[in-house]
Amino acid sequence: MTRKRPAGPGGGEAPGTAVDGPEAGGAPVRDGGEAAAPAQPPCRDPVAEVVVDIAAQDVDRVFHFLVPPELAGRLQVGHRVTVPFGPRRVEGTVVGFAPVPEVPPERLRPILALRDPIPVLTPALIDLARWMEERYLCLFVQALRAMLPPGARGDRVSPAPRRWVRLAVDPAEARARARELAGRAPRQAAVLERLARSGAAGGLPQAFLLQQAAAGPEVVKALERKGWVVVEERLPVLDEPAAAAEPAGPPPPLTPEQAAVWRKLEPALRAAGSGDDPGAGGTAPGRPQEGDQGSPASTRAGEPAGAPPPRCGAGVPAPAGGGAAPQAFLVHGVTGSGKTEIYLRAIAAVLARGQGAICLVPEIALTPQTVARFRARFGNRVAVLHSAMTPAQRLATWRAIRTGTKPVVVGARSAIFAPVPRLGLIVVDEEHETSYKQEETPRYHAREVALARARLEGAVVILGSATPSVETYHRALAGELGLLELSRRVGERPLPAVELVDMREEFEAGHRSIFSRRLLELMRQRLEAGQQVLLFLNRRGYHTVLLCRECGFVLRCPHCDVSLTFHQLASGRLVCRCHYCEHRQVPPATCPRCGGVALHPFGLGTQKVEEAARQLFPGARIQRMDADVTARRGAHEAIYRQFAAGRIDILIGTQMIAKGWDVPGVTLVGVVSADTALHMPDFRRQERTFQLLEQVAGRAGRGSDPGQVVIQTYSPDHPCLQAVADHDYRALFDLESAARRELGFPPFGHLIRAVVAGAERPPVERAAARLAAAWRAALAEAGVEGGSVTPAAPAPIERLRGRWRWHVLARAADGPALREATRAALASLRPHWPRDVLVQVDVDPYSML
DNA sequence: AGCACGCCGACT
DNA sequence: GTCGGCGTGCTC
Ligand SMILES: [Zn+2]
Ligand SMILES: [Zn+2]
Repeated sequence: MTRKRPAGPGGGEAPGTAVDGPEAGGAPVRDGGEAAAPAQPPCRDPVAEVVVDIAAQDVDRVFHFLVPPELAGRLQVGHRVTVPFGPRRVEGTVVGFAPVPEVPPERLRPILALRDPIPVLTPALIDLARWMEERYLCLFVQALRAMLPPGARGDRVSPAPRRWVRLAVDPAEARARARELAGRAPRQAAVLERLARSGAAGGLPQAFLLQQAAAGPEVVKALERKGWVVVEERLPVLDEPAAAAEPAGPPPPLTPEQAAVWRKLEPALRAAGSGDDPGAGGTAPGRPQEGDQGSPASTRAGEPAGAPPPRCGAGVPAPAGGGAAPQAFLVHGVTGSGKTEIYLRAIAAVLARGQGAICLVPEIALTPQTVARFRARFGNRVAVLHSAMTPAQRLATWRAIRTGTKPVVVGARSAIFAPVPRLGLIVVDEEHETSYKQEETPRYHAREVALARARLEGAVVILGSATPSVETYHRALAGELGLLELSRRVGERPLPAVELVDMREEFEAGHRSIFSRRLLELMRQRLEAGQQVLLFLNRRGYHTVLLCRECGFVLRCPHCDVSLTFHQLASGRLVCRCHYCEHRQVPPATCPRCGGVALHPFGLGTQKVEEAARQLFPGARIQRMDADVTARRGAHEAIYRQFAAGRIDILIGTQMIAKGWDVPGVTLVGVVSADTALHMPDFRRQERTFQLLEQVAGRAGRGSDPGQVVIQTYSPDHPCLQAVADHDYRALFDLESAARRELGFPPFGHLIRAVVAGAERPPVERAAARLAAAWRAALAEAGVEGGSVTPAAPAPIERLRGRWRWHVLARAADGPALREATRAALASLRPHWPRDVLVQVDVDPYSML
C-alpha cells in the first residue's frame, strides 16, 4: 500500500539542477533580515505548513512538509521554499508550523531548499492573503502571488521553465530516427525534428517543445526511454539586496483648516500599531476563515488572539491594537486645499515612531513631480514602486523595503502589498480612482485591501479625495471612517465658473458643428487675448449609445437602469443590448420621450475634434493628446513642456489631461461633450462623470483669473451636471446614493460577476446557464435577502483572446452571504464541470466588459 | 503490439 | 498545474 518513491533512479537529477541551498546568500542579508522581521522567533516545530505555487482548486490548501535539519530553527513564516510534490518539485510559501503532521509520518517529505534567505512575505501579509481569499473568492495562492516581488515567482514568470529536453544523440542521427518514426510515431518524430532544428545544445524548454510539436508529455517520456533525449530541470536564481539611508527636509506651516484636521489625525497616529488603543477589545484579528482546516494545534500566521500560548513562527505580534476599531479617515478636500501636506505630516509622524508608511497614488499620478515631493521631505528613505521599472530594479527596491531600509513606499495599486516591516500608516490618495481596482485575478480593490491590511496590522488609513467614491463617503457618514473636511483652497482661490451649453438648441438652430456657438465665441476671445484653451473629451466608450438630438434621451435597460449600447449585427440587423443582463431590443424608430426622429448613435473621437478645430482656427497651434499620441515614450512630457512654454494654443485631450498633477492652468476649459460620460453603461456613471468633470474643471484658473469652464451636453438639466456647475459634491452624493439604493447597487447592495470562458461557444453557453441556475438555487437555499441572479448572457466583449465569453451577475443586500452562496454554487458545480471551461469571479466588479 | 488521446485523481 | 494511470480506438 505504500507507494514510496526513492528519489533517485530514472528521475534524472541533472547536475545543473541544484537550487539555492540553505547556505545561499548568507551573511549580508541576515542582518537586514533580522531587523526586518523583528517578531519572529526561531522555530523548532518539526513540520512546516506550505502552500504550493500551483493555481488549482484542489491543491489550494496547506500541505505539511518536514523541516530538514539544516533549516531547523532558521525557517520562518513567509519563507519561499522548494518542495517535492508528486513526481516533481514546486515552489511554495511557508505559512505556518505544526508540532505534529496531519498525515502519517511516512508520507511526510522534507523541504528541499530555501529559495531566498529572507522570508519574502511578512506574517501579516499572509493573513492578508487569507482575507483576500474570503473577500474576493480567489485562491489563497493567487492572493499570495499578487504579493510576491517579480522574479521570486515561480512558474511562468520566472526566467526559465523548469523542465528542459535536449538530444542525447547528434542532430543528424536524430533526423534519421525521426524519418524512421514518421509512420507509426509521428509525434515523437516531430519532437526529434524540432530539437534537431533548434540546434541549441542545451535543448528546449519542455512546455515550449511540446507546444511546438503539438505533442503531450508521454511523447517525451517515450523518447527518453529510448535514450534519444535527456530531460533535466533548471531553476532560476534570485539576486542580492541594497544599501542604507539618511533623512532630509523641513515642513511648511499649516493653514487653520489643515491644523484642525491634523489635530484629529494626530492622536490616532500616535496610537498606531501600539495596541494601546482605548477601544481595544476581544475581536480576533483576521475574520476566521470558514472551512479553515488543519490541525487545531497548528500555528499559522494570524492565529486568533486567545489561542493557546503562542507557538514559534506565529503571526503578527499580537496583531496590533488587539483588534481595535479601525483607525481610518477620509480627508475630503477640494482641489488645492493641501491634502498632500497632511499626508506628508502623517508619514513623518509614524516615521518618528519607528514605523513605516505606504502611500498609494493612481498610476497616472506617479510622475517624477510626485516622487520629488516625497523625496524632498524624506530623502532616500523613500522607495518608489513603478510599473516601468525593470524586474531587477523592482526586486532591489523590494528588498530595501523588506529589510526596513526604506520605510516610506510610494506606488500605484500593487504597492499596497509592499512588505513594510512595522506598518503604521497607509495613505490612499485619490481613493475614488478606478485604477485601484485590479482587472485580473485576484480582482482586488487596493482601497479595500488597504483598510483590511491596516486592521490586521493596527495601522492608520487615510483616504483622500476631492470627489470621494459614493462607497467611501457613505462609510464616512455611517461613522466607519472619520470624516475630515478641507473645504478651502490654499490662498482662497475661487473655483472656476461652470457654464452648461444646451446642444439641443444648437441642433434645433441647425448648427451641426462639434462646437456650440457659445464655446466658439469664448475660444475666439481667449485665443485673441493670447491665452490657451484646453478641450476635453471623454475617452470613447467601448460601444456607442443611441442619443436623441432633440431631447437628449438615451435608452436604458428596464432591469438594470444602465444605458443600452447600440450594435449592428453581421446580418445587418440593429440591436440595443444591456451590458449587465440578457436584455436586448430593437432600436425604436422614433424617440420614446419626444417622438422625434433624431435618435442616432453618439460618439466622438479626438481626431474629429482636432479636424474641426483646425478648420475653425486655421492660425492656431493645435495639439492632440490621447493614448495614440502618448504611446511614444516621452511624448507626454514633451507636450506638457510645449504647453507650459506657450507653444500650443489649443490642447485637445482625454482623461490624461485631466489627471496629471502638473499641467499648468488655463483660462478656458471646454468639455466637448459630457454625454459620453453621462451615458456610460455603468451604475457608477454619475459619480464618474462628476469626478471627471470636477477634475477637468480643476485645470481652469491661472494667476488671478479663476478661469472658465464650458460643458456641452444634450442633457443640461441633468442633476449630475447641475452638481458639477455648483461644485456641489454633496448634491452628487445624494443623487447617486438615491439611485443606487433604489436598485440595490453598492454601497446598498453587493454585486458579483462571473465570466464563463472557453474555446468553443456551445459548452460555454451551456456552462453559463448551469452556473446561473446553480447560483440562483444557492441564493434561494440560503435565503439571502434581496438575492437575484441574471440569466446567462453573452458578455459585452463576447470574444476575447480566442475565447467565447458569457457572463452572469448576482446581486444581494448582504455581501458575506452573497459570497458564501457563490462559494456554495461553485462547489456544487465542480463535479461535472468541463475542464476547458473556466469561471472568472469578480467581486465588486467595476468593468463589465 | 505499439501508439495517441481523452478523462480522472493525486499531490504532504 | 502537471503528471501518471487507465480505457479506447487506431495503424502497421
Ligand atoms: Zn439589464
Ligand atoms: Zn427625444
